[in-house]
Amino acid sequence: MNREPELARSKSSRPTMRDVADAAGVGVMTVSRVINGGAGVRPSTAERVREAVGRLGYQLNHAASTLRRRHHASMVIALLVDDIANPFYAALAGAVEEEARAHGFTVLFGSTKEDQVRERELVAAFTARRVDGLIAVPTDTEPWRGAPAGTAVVFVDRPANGLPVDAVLVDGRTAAARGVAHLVEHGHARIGYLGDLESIWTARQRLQGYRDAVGEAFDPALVRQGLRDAASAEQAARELLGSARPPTALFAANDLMTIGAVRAVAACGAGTAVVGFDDIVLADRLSPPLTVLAQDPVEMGTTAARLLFARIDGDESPSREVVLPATLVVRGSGERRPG
Amino acid sequence: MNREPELARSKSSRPTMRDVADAAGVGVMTVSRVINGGAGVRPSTAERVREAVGRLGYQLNHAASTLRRRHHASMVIALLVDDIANPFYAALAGAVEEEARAHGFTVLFGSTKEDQVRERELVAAFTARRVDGLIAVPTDTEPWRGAPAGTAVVFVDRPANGLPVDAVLVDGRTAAARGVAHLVEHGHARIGYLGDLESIWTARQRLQGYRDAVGEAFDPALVRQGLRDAASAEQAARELLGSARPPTALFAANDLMTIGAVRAVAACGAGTAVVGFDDIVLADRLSPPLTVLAQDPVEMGTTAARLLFARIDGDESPSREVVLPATLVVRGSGERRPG
DNA sequence: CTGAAAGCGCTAACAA
DNA sequence: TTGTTAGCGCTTTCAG
Repeated sequence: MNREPELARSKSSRPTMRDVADAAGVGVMTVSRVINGGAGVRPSTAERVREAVGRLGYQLNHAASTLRRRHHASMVIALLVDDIANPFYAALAGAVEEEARAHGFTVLFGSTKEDQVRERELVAAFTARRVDGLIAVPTDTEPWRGAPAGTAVVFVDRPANGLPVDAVLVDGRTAAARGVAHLVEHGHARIGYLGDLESIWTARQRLQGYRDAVGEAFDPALVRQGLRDAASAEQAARELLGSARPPTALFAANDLMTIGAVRAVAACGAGTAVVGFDDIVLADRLSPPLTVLAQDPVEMGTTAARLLFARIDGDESPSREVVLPATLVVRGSGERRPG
Repeated sequence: MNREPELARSKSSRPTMRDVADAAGVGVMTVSRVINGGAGVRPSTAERVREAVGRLGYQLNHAASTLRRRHHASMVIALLVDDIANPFYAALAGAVEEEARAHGFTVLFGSTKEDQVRERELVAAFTARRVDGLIAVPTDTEPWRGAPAGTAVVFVDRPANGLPVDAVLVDGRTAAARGVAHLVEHGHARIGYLGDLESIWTARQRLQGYRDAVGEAFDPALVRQGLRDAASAEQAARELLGSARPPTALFAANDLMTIGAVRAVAACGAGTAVVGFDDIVLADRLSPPLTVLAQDPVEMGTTAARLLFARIDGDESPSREVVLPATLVVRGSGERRPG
């Protein structure tokens, strides 16, 4: 009959500082000092502690450490995007991660899928975890009113709308107008529009830019909104191209719309011109090569992260808005002429 | 001279349960009960507490809560990939997030960039934060020996190599061999190979598959490895195509290599056949459409997450290895004949 | 240079 | 139904 001696604490829970202290024959404070840099500890003592740490496989409990600390910083930021699986947001996430890493921070992420309930849940989860900062592509400013008080927040891709929050934006209205004007200059009078949910600020901006550029020629029959993926965009484009008076050009307001437009044109709209917002890998190798208004997600992510860390580091200046450019990249699909 | 009364705690630190309890005229335990579902609290009392919570903007400190709980679960998992900005890993991340969300978990992420030091730092950071689980594309099994003891771990895309860890894999050797054989069947005898770092397991597997398929015809002069991005892959492909005895086909071992191959073929290798590993958006609209061996990153992510949550939920069965298929998608570029 | 005591914000186990 | 006491793992404070 084995009495299983001293199995009490070694059983399954991880070693604590107390365990390390006992193993090294010192007090917990000494262990704490060694773990946190070892200043003011005799080298030989520190060595004994480190040996015990290694032997027991001890790892600091960051939550406990944080709890007792002065201005308990969690050294975690969170990133909230529409959908992390979308390459545009993935590129932005990569840039944010790099910047966070440079500051010694870890990154949490979440995808809202443009669902406000989901966004609220995620913000609550992040806040409960006491993230030091939050970079978000907000579905709306509503879920943000007061909610994360005490947490630094920076918006990307969408404006703060009066909230005292920094924002990194692109002037999508001007950019879209430029892209559509480009089509007009190439002789197009009937230009179809494929856009995302009207609830999304960027979608509204881009549609506004489209209207600015087409002016009098605006025809609601050519506008399709509320498209959430490439398949529905393709379907909408096919309908447009198959109508009695089809457009001679298509303006696609984001990557997903562009993919749908390219597919529809290939299937049933030979010769239709296309200009897309954002950019796609190998867009220059399509036939014809794709003309786009390219935003720079890496620049957007880096800028947002820099603003956030400035706030975390104590910047208390009034909230700022940084506007980044979108570039018209002329490749071919937007220079096709009608007929 | 304002004496600034009772500014002590309201100054900047966030309200605690004590504050809420005082405001509602109850004990902290009652607040705790209400926050955690409110079972066993008189509705009228609960209502008063909720009112105070709303008024003070109280938010649970998850770290403190976790610290005191039974099997203190953090309800956080971490995802470690090569590079989150890579659409393949972004898609995988999206799938992992969905699964995590279904289980009420939040997700931390990090990119190793195939750097073992960085990987070790990230694993340490995640472990210190006491994540309940870790899904990783490991650069190597070495940083994982014993390190995250007590944390559930699942590998994706690369094997556990003897470590008692679940793994979700694709048989890249067989798949690559099938793709290269496809080229051989279409008359190619000289097939160039573009591959990533030899240190990466999948890269070695795919090269092995290439060797299996070319057999006697293997020529080291046609093999380029250690390529880390599309630009270097394009450069390598251009060199291959510009050599004295250029290959008539190119096998690209991942998306980045494929992009480089397509560019190089367009620039200086008209007619060269191409088969790529993984898949690219609009690959079917390139000229010629791209023939690929497609893996399913969403399926990989979902499977890995399911395995992880099974472990977190207490599954103690021996570690498993799940092998997912790669599909040959015939579109055109791989069916070009030499010459 | 080192350790003991107190307590961060919260919940488990009890008592009322 | 509610409150009290203890203590999670750690760092602060202060005494040796």
